[in-house]
Amino acid sequence: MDDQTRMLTGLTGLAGLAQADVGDPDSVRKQQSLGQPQQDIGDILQQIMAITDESLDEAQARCWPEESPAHWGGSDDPTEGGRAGGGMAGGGLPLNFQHRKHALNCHRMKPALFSVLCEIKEKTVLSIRGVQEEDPPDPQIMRLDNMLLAEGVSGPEKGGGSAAAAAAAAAAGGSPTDSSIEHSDYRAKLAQIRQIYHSELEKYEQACSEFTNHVMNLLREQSRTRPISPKEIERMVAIIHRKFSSIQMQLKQSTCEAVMILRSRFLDARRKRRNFNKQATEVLNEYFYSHLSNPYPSEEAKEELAKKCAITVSQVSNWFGNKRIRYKKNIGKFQEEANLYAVKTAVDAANVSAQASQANSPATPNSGSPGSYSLSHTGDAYLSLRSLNGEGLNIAPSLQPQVDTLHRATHLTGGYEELSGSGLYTPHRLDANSWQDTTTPPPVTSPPGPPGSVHSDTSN
DNA sequence: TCTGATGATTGGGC
DNA sequence: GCCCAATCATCAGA
Repeated sequence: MDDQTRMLTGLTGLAGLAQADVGDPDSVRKQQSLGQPQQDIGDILQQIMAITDESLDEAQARCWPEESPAHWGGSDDPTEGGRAGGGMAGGGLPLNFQHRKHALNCHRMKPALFSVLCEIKEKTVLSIRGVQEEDPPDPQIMRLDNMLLAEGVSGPEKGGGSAAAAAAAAAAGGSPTDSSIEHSDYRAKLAQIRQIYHSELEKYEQACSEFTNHVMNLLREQSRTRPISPKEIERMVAIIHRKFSSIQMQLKQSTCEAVMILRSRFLDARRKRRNFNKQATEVLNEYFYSHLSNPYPSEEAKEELAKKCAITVSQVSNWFGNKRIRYKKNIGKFQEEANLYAVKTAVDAANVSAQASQANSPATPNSGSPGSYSLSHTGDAYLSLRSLNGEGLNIAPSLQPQVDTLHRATHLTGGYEELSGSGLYTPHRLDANSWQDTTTPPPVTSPPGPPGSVHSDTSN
């Protein structure tokens, strides 16, 4: 009530100022001629404050005494009407609420008072709110907007999406056909997300617009009976927009999440893992087992292997890395495989050698350009074969057991099954100082040639 | 569904 | 930058 009293005092003062401040003697005369303006203002304010203080029941009881439930019970307390009537200045106004309202609305002082009330309201409550509500632009929304723009979800359709799809395809490392399928798949899914995003955004905007209009109409309607300034309406609109923008942020957030999931699905190569085809694995294994003493292909060898296997150089590196570790971890398990590839390589080399002999042109293992390798012509197995064929090359002592094994396998037993069954091939005995021996530094740290050089095998 | 195989990734060492 | 070792995640066969 203190506030109300202050407002009342302020209002009367302001109202007085509003009229007297102009210093127009005519207006003062006008006021005087119109009766008692100050008293009028006071009366109106009194009415307003009385209305404000009343509870709904009181208002009903006072305005509709004959209809109020209390009076339905037969009460005819004269104070009811007397109280209401007592509040009426001049005593000439009807007791009926609508009449009072109408009288207030039609009062000649109403517009002036109304604007003053609006002004006070704005200066007190709204100014405080205004300070609190003026937030700086949310950096999170900016981030989300930027991301959606970069991903091609918001803004023009071309751009980030395709780039991301291309990146996904490149990362997948699959065949071109696979890549194009992934690409289109990614784009289709991104387009789907984009469509949902825009559809939802449109819905939100429409809802926001409808709700704003609705509230504005309500406020305009109410502004006839209570002080609502245009600024207040603007502020309310801003609040609504802020609320809706927070919903929009949620939409943007979930869209970003969807895009991230999509990206991770397409960009995460682990999810894209495909076993290499049989031929590629054979090529890699052939190289590995034929260079068992130093299975570290040079960059050039890796490139050639990658080309042969239709995979990337890094995939070749991965494969050799995995192979070395897994071989070393469980040599016994890989023994059969080692035997198989040793024999296979030996047979291949034998065929080449035979062809070379027939053509009266001796095979030259190192006839290739430096840095290149030939699966049949280089490596331990080749040396073994040369030995088996009695060509008497210099063989590293570490390879002798393998050579012997192959010799027996190809010339004495003539079959892989007996070879593997007898356990004659023991790659772990190839070299006491070889990479398999974890107690000694692997040859990669101290090879005869450059680390990983394919020729280190032949020279060894 | 389970399990072994396998390609890829990660973190540390050199 | 390469390698090793551990680990993850997926594939593929039983």
